[in-house]
Amino acid sequence: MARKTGSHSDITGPKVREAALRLFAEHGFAAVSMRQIAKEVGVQAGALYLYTPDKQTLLFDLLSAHMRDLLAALRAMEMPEHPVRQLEVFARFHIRFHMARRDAVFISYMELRNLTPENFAKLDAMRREYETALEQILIAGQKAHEFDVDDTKLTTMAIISMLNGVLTWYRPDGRLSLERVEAIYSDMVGKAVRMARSKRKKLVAE
Amino acid sequence: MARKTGSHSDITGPKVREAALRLFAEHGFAAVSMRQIAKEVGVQAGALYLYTPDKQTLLFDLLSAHMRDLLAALRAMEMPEHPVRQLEVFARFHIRFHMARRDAVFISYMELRNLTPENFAKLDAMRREYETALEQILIAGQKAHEFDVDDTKLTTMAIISMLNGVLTWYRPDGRLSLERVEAIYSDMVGKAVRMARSKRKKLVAE
DNA sequence: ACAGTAACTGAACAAGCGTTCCTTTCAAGC
DNA sequence: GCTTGAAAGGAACGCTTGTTCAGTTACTGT
Repeated sequence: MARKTGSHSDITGPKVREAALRLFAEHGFAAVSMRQIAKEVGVQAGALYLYTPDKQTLLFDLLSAHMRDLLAALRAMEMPEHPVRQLEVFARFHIRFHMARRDAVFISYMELRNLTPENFAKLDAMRREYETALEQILIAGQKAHEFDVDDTKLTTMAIISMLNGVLTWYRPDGRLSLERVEAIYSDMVGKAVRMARSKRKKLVAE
Repeated sequence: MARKTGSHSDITGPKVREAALRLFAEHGFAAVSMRQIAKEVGVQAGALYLYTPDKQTLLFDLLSAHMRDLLAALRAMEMPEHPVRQLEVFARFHIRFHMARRDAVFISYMELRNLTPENFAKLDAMRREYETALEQILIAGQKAHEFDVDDTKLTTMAIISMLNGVLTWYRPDGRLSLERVEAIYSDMVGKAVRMARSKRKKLVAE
């Protein structure tokens, strides 16, 4: 039997990507076989090759779609004027967006080594674009004497790793609401980079 | 030909673990075959089973040895009295220790899912012990009105993720020395948790 | 009603997997 | 110098892997 009623490319295609995303996140790219993905979709392994040229491209497509969405969401966000507020908005955005896509984020950090150099380079460029957006906030705050940061690049990385940490431990049914976690984190990030009030007064006086 | 001159269990054993550690970190546990490890060691695949009952146990042994070393080093470290200083010492220790063992750390965060539930539980207990050491510093600082932390558990996780971030981007031949990175990070961590001076004065006055 | 084609099956391919086992080699102890 | 046993070789085991492909089915447009 082939071609079940109501099954189309429009349906199976997304199902393949969803199944692959979930399985890759759960077991790792190398540990998941095409037959496992096919079983999850309800199809034979050979049929998957109607939707991807090979396993590695399937991984790349998942990751690049994720990064594309991330950058689009970032650009669509309206930013306040004040760097201090910008940083808070960014922190909250980062946590919220990534929490809703845990699987994709997980894979993004674990399976980059399974990509060809060219595919890796493409994703890496997108990642850097995202990080640069944060760094620009830090630079602006630095200029406005609001932030006191030793090294904007290093601080950018530090903030992102800290925010990403939420993904590894947060459980929706846990002790804290996501709203509260967002608040605590954006507060901590703010304190970590903000200039001491005494120092700012001194600078402004000059 | 078997048993080359000067090759013994004392030599091959460590070589197996070193090769496995490096390859697992580079390609992932599932993607590395016993034959690859054997080739790296300069031995046939079957010989590996003189040093490990199976592949999964090899992984667990690497990870538990790493955690054992980490906890031992933590206990051996002499801690200053003041929580603010303790936090700085901890941050610096964490960066330094983990930077020297990037491969093991990498695997520790990526390959836990490849362990049996029992083996996972053992490592998880050791990890929690390490995290608790940091949390105790935060609690002590909180009591002494030195720190102003919303939630010690959450903050513990946030600090550790932030520190771990160093491993993903730091390059020894890069722009910054490890000493300087340690300094900046421990400073940022301090600022993120320390109580504002004005607030502390108010509390002490009461 | 019929042709065309998109969607899928199911079998096959060579290659590689973890692991076992018997054999061979060599160093140390007597 | 001979025996013993540790250390390793090398072949073999049954299975799984990613991928291909000829054949089959069910839907669509006419």
